[in-house]
Amino acid sequence: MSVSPAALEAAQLIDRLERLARAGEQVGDFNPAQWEALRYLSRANRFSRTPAALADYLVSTRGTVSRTLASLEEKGYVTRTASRRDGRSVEFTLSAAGERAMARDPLLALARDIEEAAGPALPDLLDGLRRTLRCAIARNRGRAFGACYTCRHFRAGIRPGSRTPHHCALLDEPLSEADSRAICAEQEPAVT
Amino acid sequence: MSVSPAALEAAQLIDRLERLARAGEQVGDFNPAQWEALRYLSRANRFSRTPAALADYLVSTRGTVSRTLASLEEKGYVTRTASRRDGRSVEFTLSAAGERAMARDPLLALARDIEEAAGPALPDLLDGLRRTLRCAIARNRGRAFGACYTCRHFRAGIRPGSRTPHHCALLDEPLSEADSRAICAEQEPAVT
DNA sequence: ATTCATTGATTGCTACGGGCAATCAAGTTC
DNA sequence: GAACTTGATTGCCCGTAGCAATCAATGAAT
Repeated sequence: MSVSPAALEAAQLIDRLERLARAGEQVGDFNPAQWEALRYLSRANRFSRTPAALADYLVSTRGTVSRTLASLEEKGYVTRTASRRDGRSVEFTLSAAGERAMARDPLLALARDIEEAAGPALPDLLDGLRRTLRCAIARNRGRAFGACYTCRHFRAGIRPGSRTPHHCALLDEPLSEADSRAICAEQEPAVT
Repeated sequence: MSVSPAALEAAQLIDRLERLARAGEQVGDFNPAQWEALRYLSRANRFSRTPAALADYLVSTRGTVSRTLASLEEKGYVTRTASRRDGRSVEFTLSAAGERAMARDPLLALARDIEEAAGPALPDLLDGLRRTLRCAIARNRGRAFGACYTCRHFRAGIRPGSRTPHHCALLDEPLSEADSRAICAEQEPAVT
């Protein structure tokens, strides 16, 4: 059960970096949970912008997420539409104000720090973090929320020349280039 | 103001890793803030275990931290002693129960994931994170809370053979080996 | 087709944590 | 000694999170 001092220090550093980033988040109209929701909505594909998916992503509860989204809606940063494929479900999208808010995301400050600090080692750092997240998700039995194109249900280039050249074999839906790079609640990593 | 996609992804990964770690923290007697406090107290040297220092470390307020520590004291995980060097100040220490609780720290799960995922690349990953934290602290104008022996006030091996071979030139206090590796609220990185 | 279980979403309730400001005590400066 | 700073605590208020109950829609089973 023991762990090396180096790994423990790395975990502490991640914890601390996140806290510093979070300290900047109180500014403006948003609290940390609301920033997380905005970030998620800005990256999730159209099948994944529901309260349930967001709750899974945040490892939170639907009730809590429902209130977070209601608050954002009231302030005009997201818009709500009923789902066409499931009468129970609703979908949220960033409004223009929401898109604008993303440019002020406090996480950008952390990203700048990473860029400055890592320099040419950035790809290696990124790789280490990616692998770690994969482990953490596997341990938690959580959904991966990876990019669409890395999914086992992704079929590339089924309709060459079309605006939606790719396809999702799970949902049987056409996918654009942008879709394929968005994160998806249904994503299951392709076996490598 | 713009930032590379790779750096942004790295920031998002850090954010997400921290959230997954935090999701495990609700278990047991502690909430996230209380875990942070316990971690800090387990690592801070004897000059730094005060509410004010902890508030700085957490980028929080003294009022909030005061309540967090009061709660931990009530539950018996920390003990309070009046400071001898400053009549206004109080010092907190982990109780035996607090020490035991650290063995259940949910951050250990993240550390294990890092160890498993990074493997031989761990030193590089650690280095990247360390450098990033340095940048983030510089940007925030926060205190560094680095290890004592990395401080410009640290004087190594002043008393060879003694149990407190080192010395702090700022506080004029003798330091043991263990002291020198603890984090300190007064730490200022030595110029490199 | 009817029933049963599951899933999606919301809301009342309660508790707790966080920030702010005021207060008190103890150092520090001049 | 007066004025200022620093350390800590507490009252107040708000927002958020969790829990559980509720309602609606879907899917599965017989």
